[in-house]
Amino acid sequence: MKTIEKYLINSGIKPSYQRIRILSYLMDKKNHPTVEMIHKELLHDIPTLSKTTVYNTLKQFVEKGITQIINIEDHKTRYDADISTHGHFKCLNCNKIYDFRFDNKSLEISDIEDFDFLQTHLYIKGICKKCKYLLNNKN
Amino acid sequence: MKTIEKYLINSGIKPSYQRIRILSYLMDKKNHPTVEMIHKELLHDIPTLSKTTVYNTLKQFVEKGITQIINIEDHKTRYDADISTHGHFKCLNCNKIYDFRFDNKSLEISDIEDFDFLQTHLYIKGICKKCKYLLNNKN
DNA sequence: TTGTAATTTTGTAACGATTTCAAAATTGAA
DNA sequence: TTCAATTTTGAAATCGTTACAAAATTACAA
Repeated sequence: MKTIEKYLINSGIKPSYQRIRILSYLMDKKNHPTVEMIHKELLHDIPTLSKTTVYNTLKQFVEKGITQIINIEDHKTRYDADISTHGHFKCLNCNKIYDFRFDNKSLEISDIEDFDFLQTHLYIKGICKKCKYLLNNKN
Repeated sequence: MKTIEKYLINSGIKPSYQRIRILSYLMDKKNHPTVEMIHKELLHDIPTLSKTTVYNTLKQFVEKGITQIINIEDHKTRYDADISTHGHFKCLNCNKIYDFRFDNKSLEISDIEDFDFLQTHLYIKGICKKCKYLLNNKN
């Protein structure tokens, strides 16, 4: 049995063909896709794949804790199978989303000392290195 | 002329009645409202107020940099007239959104060293102090 | 292997937040 | 006061997402 099937079973999810393919897509591409992107891409291989299945599957992945939601865009949800604590940078020029690491421990927070933290989401927007270079040299 | 009118003019926005009222609402309540909340509330005083006006106005406020978008919810946009760098905590029990301060300087970030940072959004989700207390004592 | 129940997938319709757009109302300058 | 420019309004359209019931698939007992 493939690793990914074991991973699904260990997470309490029956490894149906669609679920395996959707999780594989997330893990291989690491591109923080929208539902639209996943559906469009997998439709090439699974012509009957319904968008509802993609929604249901991702919802289940999030509930079981093997996928996290990224709300860096204004109106559409993106998904990430990397559930480790890390940040997301969105380039406002090329719209690419980059992963980055940050030290959660060093984060100095005031005002909410006695609160229980369950999830930390850090989103930074700006201009990525590539675009910075391109923009500087296009005169 | 009122301070808020001056503030709008200085930001390049003509201080119409609706704009003044919407900005006042944001500044007075500090409650990170949705469009729905602003519209519903102001409708008491301005019965003709259209939801489109609220949308248009907030879009303009964001473009002119006097309001920031908060994407801590999955599907609806919240707005904040406090444009200083600060974080938002959402209690998963009572759904209240709290402001908190954090030290941007102390944040240790890797992998995106040469990127230009324009906006930093820090969202933490968990259980607030009040709910923690209530949940612990309800047996 | 067959029959049946449970689960999963599918497609359509509905929903809610947001945007588009043109008409109506208001404002500002001549 | 007049006319053009700006702002507001409300209806329709759009887009992402959810609800739901039927169809397909899977699991399992007989």
